[in-house]
Formats: sequence, C-alpha cells, structure tokens
Amino acid sequence: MSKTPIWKSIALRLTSDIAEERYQTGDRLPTEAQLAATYGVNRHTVRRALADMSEQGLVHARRGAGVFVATRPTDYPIGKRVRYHKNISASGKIPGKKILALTTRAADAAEAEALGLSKGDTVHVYDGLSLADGQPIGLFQSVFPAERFPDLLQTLTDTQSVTKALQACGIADYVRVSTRVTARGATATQALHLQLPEGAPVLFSVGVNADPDGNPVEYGRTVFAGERVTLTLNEG
Amino acid sequence: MSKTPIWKSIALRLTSDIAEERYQTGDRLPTEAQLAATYGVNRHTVRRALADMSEQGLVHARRGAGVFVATRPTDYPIGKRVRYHKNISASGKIPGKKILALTTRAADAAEAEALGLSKGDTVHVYDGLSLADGQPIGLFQSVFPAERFPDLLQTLTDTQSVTKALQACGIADYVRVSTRVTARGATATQALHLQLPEGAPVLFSVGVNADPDGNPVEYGRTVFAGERVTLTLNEG
DNA sequence: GGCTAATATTTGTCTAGTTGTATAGTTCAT
DNA sequence: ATGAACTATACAACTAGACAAATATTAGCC
Repeated sequence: MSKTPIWKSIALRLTSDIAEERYQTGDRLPTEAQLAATYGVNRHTVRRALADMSEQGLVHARRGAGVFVATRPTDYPIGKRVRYHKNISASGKIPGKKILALTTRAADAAEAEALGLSKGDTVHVYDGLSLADGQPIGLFQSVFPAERFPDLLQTLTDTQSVTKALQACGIADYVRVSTRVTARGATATQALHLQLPEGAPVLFSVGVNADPDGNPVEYGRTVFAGERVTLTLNEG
Repeated sequence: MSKTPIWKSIALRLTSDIAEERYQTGDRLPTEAQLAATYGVNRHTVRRALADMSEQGLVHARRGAGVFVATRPTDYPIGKRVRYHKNISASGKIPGKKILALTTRAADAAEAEALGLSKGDTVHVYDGLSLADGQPIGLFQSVFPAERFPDLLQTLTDTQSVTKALQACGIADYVRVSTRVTARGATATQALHLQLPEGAPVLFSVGVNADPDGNPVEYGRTVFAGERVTLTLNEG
C-alpha cells in the first residue's frame, strides 16, 4: 500500500517544519547527509525531496554552502484534530455506552488467570460500545467473576455503568492494577462497530481492576479507534 | 508428484535456513536475482516466496537495499519514571539508541506550551531511534529548553542517555507528569525507520517529564512499532 | 590584522545495483 | 475454456558508492 513515495513525504515533513517556523527564512537546513541520516534514507532520496521543494521556490541550494530556506509556504494546512481524551486510570467510567451483549459463560484461560479463577469457571461478560458525541470510540468487553457477583447483569442492564453495578454488588471502589496497550490493525468486525476502514490503526488495551483488597473484579479488553481517541495515562 | 507450488517450497527452504541460523536476525538475504538464479526460477517466483514470508513477519524488504531477516516483540513499561535503558534491560533485551539528529531551533506552539516557554524560544531537539537487540522499536524526539540546559547537546552526544545528560545539567531526578497515547498508521518516513510497511499500526506517545519541583524539563514524542511493542502501564 | 595556501565540507553528477510494480505470454491441470 | 503457476520484459523508486566542483574553515605567515 506504499502509495506515497518516500521523497515526497520527506518533502512534506520539511515543508511543515518550515511552515511551523522551526526553520525560518534564510536559515540553513541540515546538510543533505544529515537529513539522509535523520530520515534513514539515501542522500539521493533527500535530494529528490529538496529538488521538489526547490521547484516550488521554498528552498534554494548553493553548492558547497548548503540549502537555505527561501520563503514560507503560504497555504499550508495546519490541521487540528478533535480527539476524545480518555483517562485510562479509571476504566468503565465513560459517558455514553451502548450495550451490545450481556452473557454468562465459561472463562477462557486468559480470563481465568487474570481474575484468579480456574479455567471453566463461569463469568459474566459485558460487550459494549463506548460513544462520545454519538460517535463510537471504543469497543470493549468486560469480564466479571459470576460466582462473586451473581446479580451483576441485572444492575448492568439498568445502569449501563460498571462502577454503579459493582457498587450495587458491594464494591465501593476499585483500582486498576495492570494495563497493557498496543497498536493493531482493526479486524473486519471491529472496523464495523467503530465505523472505520478495515486495518485502520486501533489501540488495543487490556487491563485488570481490583477491589481495595487486591482481589481482581474485572478483566477488560478495549479496542479504541485510533483516530478518535487519545489515552491519557495517569500519573500516580 | 509435487502438488506444492515451487514458491512455497522456496519459502520453506528459506524459512528453515533462518530457523537454523544460517541467516541471523538483521542479516541481508541474497538478492532476489541471486536467489532466482540459485533456485533456477524466475525472479517473480522468488518474490512470491518472500512475500509469503514477509506476511508472516519473518523478513522485511527495503527497496533498493535488500531483504532482511526480522524479529520479535518487546515490553515497554510506562509509569512514573520512564527510563529507557532499564525498561529494555528488564525485558531481557539489549537496549540501544541511535542518534538521528541533534539540533537547536525555535520551539513550535505545542513544544512551547508543554515546556512552559513562549513560541520561538530556542530548544534543543534530540531525534533518535530506540533499539532492542538491534531492532528498531521506537522513533523518538525529545525537546528540551535550551536556555535552561545550554550544554545539554554535548553530554547527549557523549552518553546518548537522556537521564545522564540531565544529571550532568543538575537534574538528579525527573518524573513523568503526563503521557498520552494513541494509535496511528505509520507515515512513510516512520515506516522506514521502524522497518514497517507504510500505514502499519503504530503507538504514538506524547509525554512530559518534570523535575521534582514540577518544572517541565523534557517534552518527548515517540512512535512505537505496534507489532513489536506493548506498553505496560504500571501504577506507582 | 590581513593575506594565502591547505584542508575539510557540502552540493552536483555519474554509474551501477536492488526491490516494487505493471503488462503480457506460456504451461498445465481440472 | 478457465484459472493458477510460472516465465519474460520493462520501467520506476530507492540504495550504494565514487568523484568533481563550489564553498567554508583553518593554519601559517607576513
């Protein structure tokens, strides 16, 4: 899918550097060799990018001296994205949720280990979609030990809130004990729910919440739409 | 008779060559033309084999350079104290850094705000590549206030270590005050550095480190290769 | 200080090699 | 007939290395 040539993306990057005044008019750019090292490409590829910018009159090269900024691009799009910022420290406190499924089934190996159960123990599973301004931002699955919270599904149905449902089951507070995050490409079904093209970058987050005594109460997996969500990691 | 296609047998042969360490991670394979000659087939048939192996993540091709043997994922903990060297060592891999560029320039708007400066104030910028066992896992850019740390670039050049360089400038300890993470598709240049296909999912992380008094000392942006890194968010 | 000569940098150009992609044709089994 | 596997050829994009030409920097000398 490599559609844009490397030299072009380098030219774009340098152009934006100039547009955002990291290099000012008259400044000398790093040498071709330095740029090549910085971008990890051959000098010729850098030269191709500079040639393109030179044709647009953005820069001007002097043999033996260097490459200099001529003018600042006039119509450079300074795109600001609107993103939804979610704090990872308090999972399950997202406004706007849509229940996709509430089921009770046997735990798989990963779930059992995370919750301190044996494989095959029954768990409640809450599949849902997180929304912000009506837009889907995350697809999550929360898994709870069924034996400990027999009535959880009822309260979940009513409130849609994990926090309140757990409160109703006697868990006044809970904290996140572990979180793992990585980037992946969206599968077909994930893409569908999150209204993304298949393969679009998503944040895949796996975490465990525990009560104050350290007993795990929830094992959650969430797939966030990368282009709509920024996770804000708590600072202790 | 052989019902398996030629390309598949070639892929198998090359795969076992890698498994038996006749080619080691990071090594360059013979050129497609050479492989085609030795196996007595057309270059396209070899390419078919290599494409298959590439999909399995076994090898990675760089246009104009060659085909290289690829490698496996790493854990990267993020918490109050983010120290690259310790992080990678803890996961049993050999950490490494490659300086891509050390520059001093004017701060753009985002950098100025994060560091508590005015736009246009001078900053030191450290562009680099993080390696684990020699494989690129992250592309980072660290920005420091130049006025406060005039001699930072020198120490950075010597040690390559942010921690030590800051120590030399009188910052005995620093703490991460904010981290934001999102998922994106790799740009062409990022993909190049991280040896990924363009558009491959990457973790984009933005963070600020501050000294014990709460003054920001570093504004860092990192792009992690999604398939090679999982961020582990540890409390405390 | 000011000049020149030597040396190091930096851009410009050239040749060659390698992977990516597109098009067209051949062989062969079902 | 049709499609899959393979061959053949050509070109684009990028890498690699070398060398020349213009400029910048430095050292020595007056």
